[in-house]
Amino acid sequence: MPCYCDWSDRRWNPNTGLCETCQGSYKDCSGKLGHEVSDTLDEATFLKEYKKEEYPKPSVTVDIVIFTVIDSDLKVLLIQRKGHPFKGFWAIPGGFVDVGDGYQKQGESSLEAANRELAEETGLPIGSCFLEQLYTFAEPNRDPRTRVISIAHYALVPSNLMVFVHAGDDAAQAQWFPVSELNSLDLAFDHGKILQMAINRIQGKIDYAPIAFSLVPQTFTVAELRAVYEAVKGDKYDPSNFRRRFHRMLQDGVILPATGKRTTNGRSAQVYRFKA
Amino acid sequence: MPCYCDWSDRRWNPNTGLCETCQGSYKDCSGKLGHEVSDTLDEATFLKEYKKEEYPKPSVTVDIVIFTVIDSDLKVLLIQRKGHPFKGFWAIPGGFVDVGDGYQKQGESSLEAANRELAEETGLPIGSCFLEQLYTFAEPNRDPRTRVISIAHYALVPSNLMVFVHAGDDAAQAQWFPVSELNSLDLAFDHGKILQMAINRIQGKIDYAPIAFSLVPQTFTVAELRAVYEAVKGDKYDPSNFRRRFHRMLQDGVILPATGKRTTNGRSAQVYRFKA
DNA sequence: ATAATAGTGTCTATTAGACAATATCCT
DNA sequence: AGGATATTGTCTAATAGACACTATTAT
Repeated sequence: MPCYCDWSDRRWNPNTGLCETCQGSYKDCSGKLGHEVSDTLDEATFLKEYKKEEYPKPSVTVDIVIFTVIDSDLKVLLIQRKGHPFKGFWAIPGGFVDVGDGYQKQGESSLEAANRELAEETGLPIGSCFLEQLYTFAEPNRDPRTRVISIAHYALVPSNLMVFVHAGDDAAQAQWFPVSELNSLDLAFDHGKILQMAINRIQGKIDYAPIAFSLVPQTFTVAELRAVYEAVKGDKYDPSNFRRRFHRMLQDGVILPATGKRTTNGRSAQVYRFKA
Repeated sequence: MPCYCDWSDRRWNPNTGLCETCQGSYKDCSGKLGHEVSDTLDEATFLKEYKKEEYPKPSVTVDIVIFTVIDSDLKVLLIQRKGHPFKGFWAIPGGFVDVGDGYQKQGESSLEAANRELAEETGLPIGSCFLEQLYTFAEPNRDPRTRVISIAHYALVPSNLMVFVHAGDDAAQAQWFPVSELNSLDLAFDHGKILQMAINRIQGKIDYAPIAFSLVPQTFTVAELRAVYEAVKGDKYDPSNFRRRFHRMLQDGVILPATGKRTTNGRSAQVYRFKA
């Protein structure tokens, strides 16, 4: 039986040759355009005899730019390198992608690797933060030791989870830096470029995607959300105009009123929550 | 002398340890935060004795979704696979990234690889088309043979260069498909996902970035540019409202009037060109 | 003359920026 | 009472969608 899934949703299982969602065989799919349908035995033989090519391969890592907002200030988590090269320089946390044996066992996806690394670095459980791929940095000589390709990601830690994050626990190994102070920092490898791209990305994306909600607690006030926008954009927003945008999101059902109020210095404020 | 470049622009040459733009040494940079400055000899020894780790590595390829607009229709270039797996299926063109020996010689960047592949596939000289990284697909088991990580790109071929593109030359090896017909096609690997993401990307990006100019000839009329927008978005634009947007770009200096007029069926139209 | 396309103008609704005014809370 | 913040409202400018209208060219 062929796969009837939408063309962009088909997901072939390489061991069975079946689509993972509908269990249709990819071999039954071909022929619509009159081309040759491959012989099953042929392909099985081919895969068995597939020669592990001898070409050099790169190491592949995931790097993560971890953002949070502390005291209305956008910050990133950096790690001081203990070893060479760039010993003593500050670096974005990262790690290798597990590729299994590279053949029968193919290991984890890059997103899984990034999730693992993010959890290790922050101490937060997997899935508690927004995490997304940013860009892949694949210039030669990024690392003097060997060819390393880095799939860079960025993560957003909500401010209320910060109390659980163990950054700075073990004597300045990891530390939060305000993005405004990054220019006075010596960054390892091409991590300056990666950081700049990550900052540009969230500054652009906050205008059309609901990423700000990943930086505030589950419930938040208008002013708290505005503080996140101001921290990310590095600019001031008119409170009343921002409220109007907020109110539109409320009308559109993007935001829902929550029970309770919050008071800081002046009048107490209504609390809201992000829907789904 | 330390490097005085902007933090996000620093580019360390791994052989010399110098910043490529200002020739400042990265070793003179450290210490601003009071951390240990690494001994030069120490690091040289370290790099020499650096052990080539034995962990399995993935193969890394670049894939390119090549777009063009033919007869007001958005099309992508696909290749029919000759060998297993997915023999006879249609696939996005791609190739391996040259990583040199992986150590002293680290080969080419992924963008260089993509440029090379794009030139091979279209027959156009390098640099004649817009080319940008899209997303890196790194799920395990994407390829049943071995762990392959694909750095996907997308390219935009201007319609006037289409006459030089040798797609379909050698008996349906390569062929342009309208994006509206992709759902009736059997696509290899996860190339359906890649295509869908590429389409989403250009549909979103055309609203805030000048990518449409990469799909028209150097000089174009308002209607020609509108046809590109309509092809990409798959929707109709009101000619007079589109003209207003066009006029604003003219006022902002994004577009400049060019000499000459172009006539098709009715009144002849003014010709413009994109600035830089 | 007519069909077809290029180009202009108008009305309305939505949205953003600037800013005044009122409401509520804490000390 | 007074400082601070929340909340509402108003005026203006920019932009987009719908649509009527005029201009120019080929046949």
